[in-house]
Amino acid sequence: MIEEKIIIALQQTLKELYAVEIACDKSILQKTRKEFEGDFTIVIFQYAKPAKKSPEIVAQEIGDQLLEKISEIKSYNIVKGFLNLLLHDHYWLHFFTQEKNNIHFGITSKKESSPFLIEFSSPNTNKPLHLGHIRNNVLGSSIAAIEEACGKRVIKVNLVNDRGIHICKSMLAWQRFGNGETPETSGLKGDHLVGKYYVLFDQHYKADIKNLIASGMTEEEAAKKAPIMLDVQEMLRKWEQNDEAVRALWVMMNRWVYDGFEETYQRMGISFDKIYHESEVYLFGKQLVEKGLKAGVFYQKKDHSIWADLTDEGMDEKLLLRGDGTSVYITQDMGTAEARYQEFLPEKMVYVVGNEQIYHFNVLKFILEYKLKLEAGKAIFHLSYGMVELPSGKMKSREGTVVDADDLMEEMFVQAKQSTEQLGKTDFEGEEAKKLNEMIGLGALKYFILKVDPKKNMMFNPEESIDLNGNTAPFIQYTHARIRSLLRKADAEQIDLSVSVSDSFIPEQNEKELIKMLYDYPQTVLNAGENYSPALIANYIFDLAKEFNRFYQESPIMKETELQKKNFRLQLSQFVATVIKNAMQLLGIGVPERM
RNA sequence: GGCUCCGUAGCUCAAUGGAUAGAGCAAUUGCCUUCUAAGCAAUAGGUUGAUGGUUCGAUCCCAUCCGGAGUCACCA
Repeated sequence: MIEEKIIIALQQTLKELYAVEIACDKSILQKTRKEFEGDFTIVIFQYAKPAKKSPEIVAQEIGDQLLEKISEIKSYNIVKGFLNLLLHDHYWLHFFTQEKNNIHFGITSKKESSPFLIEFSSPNTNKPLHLGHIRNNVLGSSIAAIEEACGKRVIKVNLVNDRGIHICKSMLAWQRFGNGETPETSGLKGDHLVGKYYVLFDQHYKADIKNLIASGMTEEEAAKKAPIMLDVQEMLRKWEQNDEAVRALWVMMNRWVYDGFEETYQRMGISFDKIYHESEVYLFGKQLVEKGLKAGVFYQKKDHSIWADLTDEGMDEKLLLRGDGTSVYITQDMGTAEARYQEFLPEKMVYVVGNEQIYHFNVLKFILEYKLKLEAGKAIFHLSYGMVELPSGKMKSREGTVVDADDLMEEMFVQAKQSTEQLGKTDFEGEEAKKLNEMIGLGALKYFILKVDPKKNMMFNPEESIDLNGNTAPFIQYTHARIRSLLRKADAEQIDLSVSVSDSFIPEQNEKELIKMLYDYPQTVLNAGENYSPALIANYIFDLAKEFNRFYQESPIMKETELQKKNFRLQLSQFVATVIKNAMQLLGIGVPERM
């Protein structure tokens, strides 16, 4: 790689000329900004002081040395303390010729042996998915694809939170107020039906509290003693004791939810290698807690509840098991982490979970790693992402202030459909039109989410529809479709795109710019992998598509009369299309042949 | 209140400590008899929340303040 070559030569030169030693850090060599002439830039200021010369003189001395040592460098120029290196055109052409037909360009073929576990989605089975879940799913799925492209042996895992007090709430409300309603009789999608009863429970719970307060109870007391809350706690105990009736109800209602989720996942294009159900693994967590209690790292209160004291580490006392022996959130997380570690012996276990749970994961990791001294604790990495906020604030399922996932996907489809029709693209019909609009609508939605840095909270305004113009998936999809259209025409003319351009060929500035951007793609994928950030790829593709569109506008391609130029431009377009397709695939977004 | 994260154009977002802080949307203006106008080009829009500090150089690192979010649950 030319970058390494330059860095090594720079190290040598600095040592020879000024006895300065520098680390081999990629950041010392950067891409030259577009407004200056050159390909790579070395910032000289930092070397001027030890060299005891002005930056300009140091830059010149280094430039002369590099020019001599590296044959690929054609010339250099100095602007203030910036040394800009310009490579020979044939260096870029050589790269182009080498890689242009590589349909896996940017995706490594070697695979690491140790598995890389990534858990995402992990829904509760008491309510349907909303926009926050979409961000989780789309991020998790994309990061999995990116890590795979970087050579990791990725295993995608989903842990369905199918047990716990929250499910019992839906169950109890249905039992009491449902009149035997089912997805079939109501026409509601299963997860939506169950979600309806979750909301209904909350309404009755609030009413109970209100009544108790009216009879003279404090709010805190009323929250604990509300009859419906006591009933649902009883139901959870029965569940853990394998009560037949409760279990039967639970199985039935979970089935409804799974069927509903399956539909949603399908539409989102999300899949998993392995699905765990909390109900199957939570008992293992209880064992770990018992073990820790025996070992003396946890302690028991007189109501029999079991705790971990983390106050020395700046955290709180943490409940691990309730007095009645039922498990809490962290109990099952401890169990699943350890079970999963034993099953796969992964180098890393990544959890894609919202940033509201940072504290929870700190506690979980600490307890496993330092209290129980388990390897699983070390492997845990909480990949926390920001919340999706509405103009009215946070989304809350119980209060109905959520953007429903199914509704939003359907809206995006309809919006794409309207847009397609408005633009007068009438040659699409039936299944093909449906497929295209789905690709555009869902693509726009996914891209809207993925182009934002995962760590940051993001804003979604339901009043304003998600754009289909500008920095969006349809813009990129359109660029791809335009290129494919060109290539169909070239094919019809029987133009052979496998021939290489001659050594004497001189690309124009905008063509060279495109080649350089294509050259950056593999490094972009690696960066995205290291930073767990699909946003880096999203922004890269946008820049590439934008640059191509400029080229498309400025330079004739099929109409170019000079044959070699025409052929080269077609090949360049083809290469761009390949990278767009590959990169969009890493985001889980399809690109059409025409649109 | 303790801890954590975030404040960049009217709005939504970019910018591994580097050159004149960039895109998109919205606004204004050009370009379809010309390879797909879901496009291209142009204009306008900024004291990067504030004040100090470190540095040759700070949107980025440190400190203090202001504003916002999250968390500190026998919810998950």
